[in-house]
Amino acid sequence: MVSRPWQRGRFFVVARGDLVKRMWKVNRSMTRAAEPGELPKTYDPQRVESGRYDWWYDRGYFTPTIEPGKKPFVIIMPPPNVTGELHMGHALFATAEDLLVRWRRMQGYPALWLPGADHAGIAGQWVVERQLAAEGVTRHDLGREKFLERVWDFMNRYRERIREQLSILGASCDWSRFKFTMDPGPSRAVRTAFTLLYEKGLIYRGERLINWCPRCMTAISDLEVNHEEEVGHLWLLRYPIPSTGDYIQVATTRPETMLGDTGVAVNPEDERYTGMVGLIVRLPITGREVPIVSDEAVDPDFGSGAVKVTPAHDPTDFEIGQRHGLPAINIMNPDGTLNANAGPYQGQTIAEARRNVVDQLDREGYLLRVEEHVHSVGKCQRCESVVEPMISEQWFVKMAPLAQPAIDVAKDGTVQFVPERFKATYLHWMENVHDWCISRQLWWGHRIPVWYCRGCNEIVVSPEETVERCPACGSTEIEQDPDVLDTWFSSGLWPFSTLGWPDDTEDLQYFYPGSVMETGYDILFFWVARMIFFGIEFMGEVPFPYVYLHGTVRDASGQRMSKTKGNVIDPTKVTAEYGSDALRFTLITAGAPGADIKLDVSRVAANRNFANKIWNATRYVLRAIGTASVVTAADGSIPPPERAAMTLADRWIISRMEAVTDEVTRLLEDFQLGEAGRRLYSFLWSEYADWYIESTKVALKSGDEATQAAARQTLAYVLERSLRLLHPYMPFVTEDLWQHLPHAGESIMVAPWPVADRSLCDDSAVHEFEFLMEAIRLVRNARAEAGVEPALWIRAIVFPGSHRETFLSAEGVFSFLARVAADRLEYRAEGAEPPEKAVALVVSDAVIYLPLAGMMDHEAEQERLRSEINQVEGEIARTGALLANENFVSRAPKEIVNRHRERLSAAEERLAILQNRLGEIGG
RNA sequence: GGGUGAGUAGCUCAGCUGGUUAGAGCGCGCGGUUCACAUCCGCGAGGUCAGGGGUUCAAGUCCCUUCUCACCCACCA
Repeated sequence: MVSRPWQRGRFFVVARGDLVKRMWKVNRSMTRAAEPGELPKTYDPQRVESGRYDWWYDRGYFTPTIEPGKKPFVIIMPPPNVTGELHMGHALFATAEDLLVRWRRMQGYPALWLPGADHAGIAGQWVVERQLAAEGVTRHDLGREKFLERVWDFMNRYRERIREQLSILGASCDWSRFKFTMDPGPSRAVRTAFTLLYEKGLIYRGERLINWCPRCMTAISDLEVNHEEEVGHLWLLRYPIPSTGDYIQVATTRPETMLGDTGVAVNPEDERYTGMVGLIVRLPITGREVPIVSDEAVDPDFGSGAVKVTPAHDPTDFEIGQRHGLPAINIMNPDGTLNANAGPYQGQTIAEARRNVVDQLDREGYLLRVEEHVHSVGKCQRCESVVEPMISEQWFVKMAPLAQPAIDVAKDGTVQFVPERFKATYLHWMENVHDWCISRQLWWGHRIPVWYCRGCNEIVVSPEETVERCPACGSTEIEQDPDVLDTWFSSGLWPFSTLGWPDDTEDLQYFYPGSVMETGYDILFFWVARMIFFGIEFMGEVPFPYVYLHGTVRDASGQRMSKTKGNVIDPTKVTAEYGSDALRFTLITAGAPGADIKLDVSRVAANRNFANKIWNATRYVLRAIGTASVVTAADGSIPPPERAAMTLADRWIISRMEAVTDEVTRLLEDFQLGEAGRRLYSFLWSEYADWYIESTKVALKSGDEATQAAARQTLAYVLERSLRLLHPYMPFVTEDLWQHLPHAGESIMVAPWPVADRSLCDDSAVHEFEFLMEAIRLVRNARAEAGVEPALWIRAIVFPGSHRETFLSAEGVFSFLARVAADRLEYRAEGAEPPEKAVALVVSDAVIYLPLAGMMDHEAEQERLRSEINQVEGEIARTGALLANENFVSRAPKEIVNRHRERLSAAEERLAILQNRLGEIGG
């Protein structure tokens, strides 16, 4: 029994009740090997999909073989957070990446898709804290060690679920290389990276202004703050200047911070204040005396042109303070209440203090007025609490030296973005990036690898997991920094920490750098940017040449899915009803790269129908083959038939097949995943099923054995190739059907990707078959318009014009699809008398007369002809004008001009026929 | 304040390097128990491609501009 790690315990727990039953039932039926040729009547996605994943896994297809000298294809999976259920975002990335990896694997690349899971820092700690809250305890009640045990319990349960859920989607990733960010390997990578950066002076500890979340009680990076516009107030205060008895006006949106003011600043160019610079202001309430300074950062046009300076609680003020040597007075506790520096307001929350300070200022005559004011408020990305800027001692990554090479590689194309516009977004961010605050006052995460020695006050930075004694003085009085690192620090190392770095492993040598980084544009800065600069820094090489960015999955009306809105579409429910294949196909074809996807469940249903279409087409083909055999090539594939025996339809569909093969491959190479999928959809449904299969119903009944054999061979050839092209999109149904076809391969997953054979393309066959389709459409249309009984086989008189050969060779197909009785199809030579009471259909230079006397109205036919004449005349006018234009004829490419010339003469020919006909019937 | 994207049929969206008469799914109307498929088949209605200007022989596609919506970035006290 092969061990399938994600199945331990409750594989079926993820599914809803009804699905559970179905899966069990199906699981039993899967134990019976399917006989070739035996295909159930109806397509049942559950039946097709369950069991198949294990079947692939057990054969080891997900694990690539290292083949030195052969370039691998590598995608490192964006590790899902181990904090919850699979959602549509996961389904989208899993589908896109699986598609790429399956395609490249079929092309013969050793293909590695490395899965993982992320411990999710704050988010991870938060879910467990919420559980604890439900039990009425806090993490502090438990203590660090016990708390971390709880978190690990939770994480271990959920990392299993990630595997279960990805397996439902068919994700062909290599579980043998699965990594968790907190595993020993990646953890050592984190400590090593930290140490190397520290030794290089790129990590420093400093007292800086950071974003503080009073709810999470930790520092967070700029990126973790979301800004929201809010209508607030602007308070205009006046601060007295004792030496002159005058006042200076300042404006603020956060009056309570005046308790921490250490200066007032004005713009040096502002003439209103030139005399005041250097004077001392006595702050209300605290009575502290602070100077007026002049600083460029002040905008003279805002408010009064003078700013209160609170270096401890405002980024700009912090810088002003630095420049002028103003002290920073922190007035806040970690929980967001005010501390002793706030004097009488100690212990109050910010909101309380704000009310009370304003009251006091008003009472004492320092409040001039209050205005409404729209400004943006920073909120914690995680918990939506208002973030307080606060001075604090934290660890930072110095960005400038890391950013520069990361800018260069984007500019010179070493890293390319799909879609390209994200390059500008990336560059703009990278060029303006601030130093990155990486320490977090949390318990869950990678502990900062820094120890403080009590003995000699040395700071010890080490990649070792524990340091027991100070290397400088030997003291054992040594304590590790209590903080942990930003979860994105470990994420940034992911492209190589997953492959064994800092050790120089075989995996690292072979699989780094990766081929494509596929992820959401929402984490371009959080993650992609950091992988790029860390990759360059530690590996000396970018981690991937392409960044493919997908959008956000929204509901059908474009709303972001969220639990509170209740508009979440659960992928497990969708796959249970319509199958993973249908969901995958929908997600990929629903949009363009980088565009948000509005997921409409009716489209999933439509794509389930597509799977059903292929299912039934296969049933048809298998039946057509029956006991007769099709030719199989040495490599196991099904070759096309000998040219001589092919009908027009055979040559047409094979030509189309080769063209589609080229198009799909080209589009995939261009990351146009959706467009490639849509081409396959319309090829299979509209061309193969609607026209080619229908045409073979004639060929297979023909008396000619060679014709029949060619039809069977063509049916099988096109189907088998199409299934291979479609496999990366719909892996389950294509595998299931492929197993029923005659071939020598083990699995479609490892069958070679089709390469178009240009020698099989026959342009004239394509042209003539398209003529035939047009003729058939016209007849069908005329029948419908005239209300002819669908079951009635009618008569047709054909003046074939230049298409005599086509009619003769495809007469059966024409008759069958147009419902023209074979023995009532007559040909007339050019110049012969046309029938009088008949509908005349003109296609190219052929005319098809349908003597529908009794079923049609004479006047209606005249009317129809007139309207058609009208249309053709319009076309002649347009095309004629174009060709009369000297500029067009001389400047447009030759083939375009020729195409219009042909079009014009065709239209003229058609017009003549139509006019002639109208005359004949007395119009 | 800066930037990006979107605005195409009733709805949800395609349309990749500009080149005939702009497509799909769903929905809608008419007709169908054809031996692969009603999870289907045939036929049809429905669009001044947001408005305006420009480049070009040629624009849904490129440029400018206006409007509407969405998102991103930003030290607007």
